[in-house]
Amino acid sequence: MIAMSNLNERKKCILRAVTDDYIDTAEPVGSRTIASRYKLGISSATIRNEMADLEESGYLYQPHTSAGRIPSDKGYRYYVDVLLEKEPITAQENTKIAQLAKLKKEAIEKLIRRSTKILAELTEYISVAVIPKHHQAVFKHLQLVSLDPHNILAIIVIDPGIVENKIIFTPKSFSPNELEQISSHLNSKLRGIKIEAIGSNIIREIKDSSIKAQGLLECLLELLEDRFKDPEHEMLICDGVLHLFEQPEFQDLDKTKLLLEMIEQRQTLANILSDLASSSGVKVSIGGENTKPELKELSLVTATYYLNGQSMGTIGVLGPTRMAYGRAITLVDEIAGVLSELMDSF
Amino acid sequence: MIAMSNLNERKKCILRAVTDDYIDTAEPVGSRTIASRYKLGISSATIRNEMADLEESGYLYQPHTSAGRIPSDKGYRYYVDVLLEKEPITAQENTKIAQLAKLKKEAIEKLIRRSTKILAELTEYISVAVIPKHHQAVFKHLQLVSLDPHNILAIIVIDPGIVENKIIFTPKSFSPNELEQISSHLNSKLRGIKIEAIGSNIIREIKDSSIKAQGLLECLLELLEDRFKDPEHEMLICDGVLHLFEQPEFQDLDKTKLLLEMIEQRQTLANILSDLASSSGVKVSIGGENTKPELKELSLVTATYYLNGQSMGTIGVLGPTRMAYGRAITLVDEIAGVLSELMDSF
DNA sequence: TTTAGCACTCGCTTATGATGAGTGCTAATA
DNA sequence: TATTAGCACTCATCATAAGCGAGTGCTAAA
Repeated sequence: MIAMSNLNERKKCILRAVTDDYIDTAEPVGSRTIASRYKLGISSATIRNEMADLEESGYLYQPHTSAGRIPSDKGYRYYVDVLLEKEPITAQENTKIAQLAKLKKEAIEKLIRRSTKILAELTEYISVAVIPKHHQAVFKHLQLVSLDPHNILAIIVIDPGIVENKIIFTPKSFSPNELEQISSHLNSKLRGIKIEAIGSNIIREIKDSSIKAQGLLECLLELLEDRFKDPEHEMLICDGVLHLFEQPEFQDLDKTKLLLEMIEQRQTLANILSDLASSSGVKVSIGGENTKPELKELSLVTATYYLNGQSMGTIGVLGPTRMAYGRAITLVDEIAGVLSELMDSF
Repeated sequence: MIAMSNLNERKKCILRAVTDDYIDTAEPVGSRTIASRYKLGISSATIRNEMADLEESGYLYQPHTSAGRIPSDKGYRYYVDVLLEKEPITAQENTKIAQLAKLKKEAIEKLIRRSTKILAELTEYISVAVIPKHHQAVFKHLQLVSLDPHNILAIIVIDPGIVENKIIFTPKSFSPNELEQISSHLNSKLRGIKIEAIGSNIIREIKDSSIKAQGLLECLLELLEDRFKDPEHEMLICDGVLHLFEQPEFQDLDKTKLLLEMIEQRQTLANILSDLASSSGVKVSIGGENTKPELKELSLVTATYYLNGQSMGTIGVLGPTRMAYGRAITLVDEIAGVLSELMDSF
């Protein structure tokens, strides 16, 4: 996976120039443009020759004869691995990110939502994040609140700041006192137990106890299962989809529709991001490097965020392969870092 | 506002035929098409004459000479008010709606989300709903859960099934017992009080009491205010935005982008829907009848849903003026009804 | 090894003409 | 008098063709 630096210095400069320019303009880049816009001290003819070489070795390609060059996936890869210099975060960006840090603590989900939103605003790409069902989720607290004689509101708190609630209908009515009893009983039985481990044995044990909570128990378990055992239920958060339409590569509605469908459908992206949650640092997948065909013309820049040192999920941006990788990488990295810090204090 | 039935029977038939056909095909409708596709027993020439009359009186227009006719807003209005016959709900639609009714009770917000989703699926238009800040919201229950020594999870239950939660950081740590005391004290003070009415006098009263809860109180009030006093915070729910792209009128990206921005921005739509919450029955706003310029080329079909007989919010669909009004009206009406029923049992 | 010069390629834009769906008007018809 | 057949006319749409220009590859000179 180590990128070979088998390009001489001049070729590197040209590849960088072509890529920078193409990222900027979205137009195929010609030799004259390079010669005039970037002061490389060589003529367009020389650049032409070098570009022909770069095309031969697969870093560039022409959309058609007599057009300028465009970086290939391989070209972008080289650009990202070898040519890219770190872009510092601007003051403006920092203020925006500081908004995130300044926020009063929220439940984790909201925190991630905000991060995703800010990331989308800063990069102007689609920003995505996933909160994986994490196997170390631990039951923390159950609260039953009587809404009226036949409806009970159940609130379940899972260890790292996740709250779920559901209204449960019961034919039999429970007094506040009974509810108190039931919930404190369940709390004592379940507190600290991993959600995954809440199985039939514990349930039976609870059922066998003196507490009469017909129906209630089943509903509560259903709630837990819905949220935590169903592998489908990885939560994908997504923001800035509209930015798509600002990119010239998505003017073609028919292709874009497929992409939008994938986003709306959520599952595909959720899986991809979850798979990335184990790796560390910023990861960049460029175009065809993605295995999913829907992403063959897109790039994904992601980073993992952590809770108390444990990998918790993935956050990143999704954009055209012609992506401002420098900015994207810097910002994704930064946001993931800030997010991790914020969550560490839970 | 009573539509004048000042059209003879034949003109009505033709207007209906043109409208039906245009809704179906999205193509301007010519006299020959009407003559052959709808058995009206008159020749295309006669239809041509009648259509010229209908154009003169503003029910139809031609996008350009030598094109077929398209219903104007006035034409659609007449169609909806006079010509439209009720469309029954199909068995298939009923099954889908039944899914909604069959669902285990959820907190109100989720219930509305699901309704919106189903409405979007059935109509294939954008479906929107609003949960207005309702002034009769009543404080029901507060629960404080200690997450760790310095973080407390506050859960606030508002009367009709709304749950809010927030994590509060406290420099001082509270024991579970203290939390229990604080929350039961607050509960006894606040239960049954309208959120609106929770003002400085009650706060002072609580503060003066023996309970030491520095910082906590302020955070809790902030939470309440965020959600219920801020007029900006009407919640707009939206589904099926992708259906937009299936309609030929939204192939033009530049125009559509404006619409998408309005939807993403939420506020405009939320206001419009809130304003509609007071009226009863199904309401149809066609194209230029909408005051907001963003909606001049769209139609909105809405109905109010109720909680215990009290108007609670608005749900409806947003689509091109060339909308299948019959289906849309029937479905919006039905969904709003089912939703109201489901909430009545809270 | 670099570069100036030049013929060549090919996508993009604009102009032109053919096509056909649909109209309005007129005159014949029931 | 109301309807309809017939016909000239309009105009968006589509395909074809011409011209433009950005950009190339190759050759020969520096």
